[in-house]
Amino acid sequence: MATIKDVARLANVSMSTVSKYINGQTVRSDKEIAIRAAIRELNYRANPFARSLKSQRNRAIGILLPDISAPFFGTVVTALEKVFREHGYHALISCYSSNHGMERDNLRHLICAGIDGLIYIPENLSAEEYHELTAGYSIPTVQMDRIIQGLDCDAVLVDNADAVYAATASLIKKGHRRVALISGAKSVSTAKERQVGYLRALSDHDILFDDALFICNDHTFATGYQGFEQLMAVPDRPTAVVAANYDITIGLFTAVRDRGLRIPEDIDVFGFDCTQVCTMMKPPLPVVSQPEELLGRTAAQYLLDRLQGYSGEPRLTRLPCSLIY
Amino acid sequence: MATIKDVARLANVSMSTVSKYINGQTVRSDKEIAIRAAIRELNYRANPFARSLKSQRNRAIGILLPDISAPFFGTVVTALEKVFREHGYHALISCYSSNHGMERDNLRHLICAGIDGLIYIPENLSAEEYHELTAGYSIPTVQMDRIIQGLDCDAVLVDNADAVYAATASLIKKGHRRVALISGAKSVSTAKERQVGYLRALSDHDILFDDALFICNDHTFATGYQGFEQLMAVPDRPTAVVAANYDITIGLFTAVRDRGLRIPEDIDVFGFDCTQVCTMMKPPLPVVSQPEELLGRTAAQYLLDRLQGYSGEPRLTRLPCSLIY
DNA sequence: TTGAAAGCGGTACCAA
DNA sequence: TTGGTACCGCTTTCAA
Repeated sequence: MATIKDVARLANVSMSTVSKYINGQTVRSDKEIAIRAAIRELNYRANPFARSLKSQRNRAIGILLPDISAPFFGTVVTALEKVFREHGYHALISCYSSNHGMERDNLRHLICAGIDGLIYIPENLSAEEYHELTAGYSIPTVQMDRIIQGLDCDAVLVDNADAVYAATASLIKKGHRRVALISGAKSVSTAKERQVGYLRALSDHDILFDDALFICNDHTFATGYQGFEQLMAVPDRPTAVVAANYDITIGLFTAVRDRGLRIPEDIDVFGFDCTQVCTMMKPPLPVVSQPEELLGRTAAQYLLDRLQGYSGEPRLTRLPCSLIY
Repeated sequence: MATIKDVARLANVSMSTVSKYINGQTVRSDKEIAIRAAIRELNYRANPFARSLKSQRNRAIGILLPDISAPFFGTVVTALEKVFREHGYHALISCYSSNHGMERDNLRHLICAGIDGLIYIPENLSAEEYHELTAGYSIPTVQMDRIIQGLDCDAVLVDNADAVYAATASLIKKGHRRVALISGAKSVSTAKERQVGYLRALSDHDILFDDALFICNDHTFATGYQGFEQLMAVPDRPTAVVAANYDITIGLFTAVRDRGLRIPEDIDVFGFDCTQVCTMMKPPLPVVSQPEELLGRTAAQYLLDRLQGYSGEPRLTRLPCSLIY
């Protein structure tokens, strides 16, 4: 592999001159031509390690997330990447599969890969662990979608409680008194917030909470499918069900139809996240739509601000969802 | 940020000794204690750039893929990461969103991030472009799921043609003569292979191909949903439909049910990829199940072989799918 | 504008 | 075992 020294020798100039040319400073035109020729001939590329060693930055952003295959995260990540690319950064995604050990390790590894900043969708790390791992590296971090208690950095969240409140309330207003919720595990803060929204809607409408109508498990098709079957086994069946994420929604309406029931005549359903799916169905399923794009763009902008030296107080932004009927 | 020099000074030993201790060589025990104390006190961490500059490796593997949110890729990536981690490597995922410009850029960026090897799920890059970008870096690469024509490196694929052949044939054997296919775009090689399997099954069973029953579009719910509606508008309707990926399958059976039709009585359906979904339905949908785990493990192993110096001929492996009835 | 030289933070060789 | 030192490849300062 050719080095800057080889280029300098071949072009008959000094290393410094080559370096300047590479980095966009002006160089006398005959030398520029010679350097360009030498670079071409040797197929020279700057060594990224050497460059980063000197500058201590890499123009890389880490994205640390729990689950690579949720469509929600896919959309968010695409939005993030777009903004970063426009500003000359590239994104390195690291997925910890909702596993605590991997969450630690992958954070460590991203740091070793030389990231300049971090977009972090946390799950199980404590603020202490985070600090221990990042201490000394001064890596600006923006938490996204979820937050770690006590971690004092920028965060961009979605208003999950309000969204599910509104979905539940809309079913109640249609006359339903037995409204169920099928949601993700309590350990994930977004799931918990959605549960809170559900409970508040019931209580605001003077409906007693029945825990047989309150199912929480993981964020999968199976949860939605089996959750519905479980609801059908309850003596006083629900007449409407709110789903709390993409896969649960699909599992739910599939189970409804497997039983030969019609939506909304036999059972009313409110979907979550899978807007394209729900709006295409006949009749369309009402659905909570999260602002994935805006979430990504906002978080990216917060991080870019920090990378450019902004040092104000940590910002916390909560974006509203929209309900699509 | 403390450097190795600071540690050496505080521990009253030389830099070399500290370096040796860090890298696992034996050091006299009193010095070891002093070094450990100094590291703790200064909260010292080796600078990844400096280390990589010397060794020219990073213990990082790049995974370059087109679509982060397909469940298929999610499972594959998880399997890859597991193997790499067991061997001391970590994975950096880069998603190019099926965009040619980004495919180039992200490959370049992964190289700049200092990857030692690459798992590559290609889409639109030519062998020339690949060589141009990687020339000089000697980054061992394993192509996965798809291949670039003329790119001579290890590859691990899935036998898509056989899988769809078998799915189509099974429907024909049940008596169907009008069997449709809804698949992804022709530009993606896996989609094309699936189309080939379909066409061959028809011809082997003396069924004339009817291009009204042959729909290809992108790999989305909408393709499955609208594709089915389009099929229902054909004068001589199909009696069975094969789907060619996850989202298409879900779109397809949702559309079937939106029309009030029953599976399999009114229309027969063969799913693809969404094994959990299909097997849970009542009655279960037959489905093509890809060997995601094995695909990931095999590709990872091929890459590790190369990183450990194996230099045999490029290997091409094609893994079979299984049909689940 | 140009070039010499001093680092950036480690690693590894070699002599002690 | 230990420590001095050259070196990895590039950037940047400073003097010419």
